[in-house]
Amino acid sequence: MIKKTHYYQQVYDVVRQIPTGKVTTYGAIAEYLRLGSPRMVGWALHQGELNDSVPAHRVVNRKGELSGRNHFPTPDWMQSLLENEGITIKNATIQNFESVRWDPNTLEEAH
DNA sequence: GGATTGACGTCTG
DNA sequence: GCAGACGCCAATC
Repeated sequence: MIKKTHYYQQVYDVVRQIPTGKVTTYGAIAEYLRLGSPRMVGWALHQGELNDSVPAHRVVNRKGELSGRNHFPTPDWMQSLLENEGITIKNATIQNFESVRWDPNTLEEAH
């Protein structure tokens, strides 16, 4: 159902589908959208206008580390949001990452 | 128009 | 298992 709009539009769409209390990785999004490069995801999130509808704080690198917290108004902002959703974070790193990990590929929707 | 960078990931050493 | 290098596509300088 993903329209052939700009790639970052697709990234937003996927990020928006991330359920509360769950997180995903750049690689998962890149793979799902077939961007071919996880950098595109991070690049899109940064270059694209961060809308409140896009929980970019739920997107982390494959290590579960909040690598993008540096781009938020405050480094604690990202962590606070995730903790508020029930995700345990220690030192800007998601604990129990595999438990809260959510991949768009699991949706197995139209592809 | 060429070179560099970027909220990263995977492979090789 | 850790460290370093390469790749990826697009945008910016």
